[in-house]
Amino acid sequence: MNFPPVKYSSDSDMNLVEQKNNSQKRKIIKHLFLYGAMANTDLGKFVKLSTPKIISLLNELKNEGMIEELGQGSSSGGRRPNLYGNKEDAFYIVGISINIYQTSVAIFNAKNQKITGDHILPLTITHGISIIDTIVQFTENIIQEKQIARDKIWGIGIEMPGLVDSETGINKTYMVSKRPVAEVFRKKFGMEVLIENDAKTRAFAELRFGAAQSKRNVLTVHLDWGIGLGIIVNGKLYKGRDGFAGEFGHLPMVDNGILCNCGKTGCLETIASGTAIVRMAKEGLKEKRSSLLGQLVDNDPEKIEIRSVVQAANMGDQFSISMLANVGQWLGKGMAYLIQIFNPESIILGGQISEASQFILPPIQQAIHIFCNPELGNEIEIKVSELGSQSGIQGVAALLLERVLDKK
Amino acid sequence: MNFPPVKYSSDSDMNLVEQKNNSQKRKIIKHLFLYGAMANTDLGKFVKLSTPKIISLLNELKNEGMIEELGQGSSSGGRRPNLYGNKEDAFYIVGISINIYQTSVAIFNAKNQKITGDHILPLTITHGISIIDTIVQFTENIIQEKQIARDKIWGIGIEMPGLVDSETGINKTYMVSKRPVAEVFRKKFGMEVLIENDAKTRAFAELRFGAAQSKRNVLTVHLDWGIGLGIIVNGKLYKGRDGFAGEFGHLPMVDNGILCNCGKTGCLETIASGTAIVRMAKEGLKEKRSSLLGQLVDNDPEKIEIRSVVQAANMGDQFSISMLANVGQWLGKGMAYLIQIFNPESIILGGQISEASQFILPPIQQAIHIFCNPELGNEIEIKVSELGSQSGIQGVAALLLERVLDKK
DNA sequence: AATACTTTTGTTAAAAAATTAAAAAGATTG
DNA sequence: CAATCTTTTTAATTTTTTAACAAAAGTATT
Repeated sequence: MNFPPVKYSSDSDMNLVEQKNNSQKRKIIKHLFLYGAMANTDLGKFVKLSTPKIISLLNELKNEGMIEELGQGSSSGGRRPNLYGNKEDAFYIVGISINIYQTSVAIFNAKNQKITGDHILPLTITHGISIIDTIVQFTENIIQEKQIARDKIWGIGIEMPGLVDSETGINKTYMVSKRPVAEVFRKKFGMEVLIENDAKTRAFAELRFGAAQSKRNVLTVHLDWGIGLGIIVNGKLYKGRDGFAGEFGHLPMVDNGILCNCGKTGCLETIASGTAIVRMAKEGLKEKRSSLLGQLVDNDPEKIEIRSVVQAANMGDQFSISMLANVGQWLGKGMAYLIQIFNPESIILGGQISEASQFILPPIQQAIHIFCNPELGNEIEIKVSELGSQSGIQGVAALLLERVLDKK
Repeated sequence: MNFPPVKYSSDSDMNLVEQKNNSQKRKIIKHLFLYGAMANTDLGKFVKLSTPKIISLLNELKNEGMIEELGQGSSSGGRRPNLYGNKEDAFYIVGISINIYQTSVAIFNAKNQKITGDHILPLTITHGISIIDTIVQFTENIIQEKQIARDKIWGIGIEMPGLVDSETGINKTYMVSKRPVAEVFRKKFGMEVLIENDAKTRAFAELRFGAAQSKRNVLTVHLDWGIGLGIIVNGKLYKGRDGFAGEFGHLPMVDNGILCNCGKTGCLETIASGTAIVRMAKEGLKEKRSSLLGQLVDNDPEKIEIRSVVQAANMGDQFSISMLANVGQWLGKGMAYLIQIFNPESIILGGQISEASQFILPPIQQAIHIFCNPELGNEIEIKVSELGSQSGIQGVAALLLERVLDKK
């Protein structure tokens, strides 16, 4: 089954001129999606073509209903340029974020505007694919609600945790089934589907819309229940041979450490992840080492979540603060490894734990000074993401669109 | 001072047609340099142009003395194609390899043939630039000997150990001076000069001429006096923000370990490099723990070199073998880190210690199984480079040529 | 082994497309 | 309001592609 909505394909049975035209049109659409309305001169800077040629391409796109003129831009003393932008309803893409305990869905139009809110479905991820139907139904309802023609949806991007191979559409950790999970989704939706690991989609969101926009070599660390690493090298998202690159959370950090659910012991995730923090907090509460944290959860250790610890720390709880400081030290040592290997421009922190940045950033910085060559470690910028917790949806949607537009 | 030999530049004051033509010509030259003689059809596969256009470009290049026709290629049932290749004397590039204890020089012609042997100059690298004049003189002699017109030399590539920033031309570790060392060389030679870190040039050699040729994500580990890492991601050499990426040898591996000359303690290099092996061998010899190794160096610990230990191990010396096995274990643990971070297709080992592969590969494999997620570690290919010890010269020369041809 | 057929490459001229350069149209500035 | 600046339009020119054909070489058939 082949899904039709991909316009402007460049198959080898086309002639050269058509191929080039279509490839240029795809570039223009992608550019307008990412960076908004633009003048023909600005477009010429990245598609090396003469003004008449670009104008003729823009006119074709206009007649095909893809783009529209949007009045005139400003000028520094000359005729004002016509601005061109994608037409809102030229196409739509759907983003789905499957997390450990909830799934979110949002729809974007051709101007990269979120035309729905973030629809949130409480749902615990499973090892098998039993939750797929729920997710599909939930998503279909949103599509119907917005009355979007199905052939205008160019595809659905889905981010999820685990070892995800987006080429084969297989997740080795969650939602495992006989057929690749992306293919199962594809059949059920009857549309193009892309799955990708959540740390990578968030890195991509930083690259296209966040703090990594104008940078070429950036690492993003996703500090949530697990620890994920997104790698941006030479201005591109790096995925590795199978798409499994970035297993930062499973670097062996402690000899004779705690058993990790990956099967090894002493992984960074066993001492510095959200899961580890909650585990340590529970132990601490049982030993009555914190009163404030106890109050927040009615003295029931089972009610402790990541945000409880962050909250307690913000309220001054010494136990929570020292726990976060300890986590920061380990993260900092791990990041010293990454800095010496990648020599990145900056590291961007995201995820629930990054919200406790005031408690973890100082020990991170300290550990970097201790373990990292000063030539690499001294000038590195370490900051918290400004994109918020739903950046993954935006990232995976954009990733899907680029894949649709890039496959010649 | 601007050096003229770069033909086919594409400055923005040229018109579009000229710019595109020159860019295509550069692509053709680069392709013929790397992959040898070729038919016009094959060239068409990577410069998307029609046959008449490619033929007209090839004819222009022929008239300009850059390329020549080289008879006909084979056919699978049709007219035989004309083959085109770079003219041997179209241009030359010089490769220089500055190592810890010796410097080598070789010259390549436009067909990427080494037209000189490897001229070797025994010379210990210094912290300052006092050795530059010796190297320049040595190189100039070779150029004169071969009677190559200076304007036919498109540039000189120099590989060296240390923290090298090839953009600014500065080495932070060796050959430090007020002016960037590349600029000093450039002034003395009066030619384009590129400096690059040796682990990176060897990685590039693997990418263009060795085991990484058809791969996209490969790591190369250079095991010599130090431990260097070359990173190839998405089919390109990765260098990081300042060109310092790949400081694998200085990952902190041991708590309370030996002091490293980088200022930190417990670096991988303090326990698994050539320097570490020689240090341990000296200690062992003083404690009379090896007879065979003693024989090889007349029982003088100061005479021990990396190759002595490798040789002794090959002769069955238990002490040397167990030392190499121990080194392998640590390297394996370090490589487990790399595999989980990069998920590479393969890891290629080079340098003097890789010649003891039969003793270090098994413990490396074992450590990977212990410390690495099986999804990433089980299928990885770990092999020894087949390019030999002088691959760095070839690599840095090719790197220089590509830089000369790529800068628009 | 001679011949016809197929396949691939190279050439050519007509057709199409893209660029250049000049002119026109707007907009800003002093 | 003239001078300047920038974008858009237009037309002429140049470039490139297309497509048809010729050439050369291998393959199959008789």
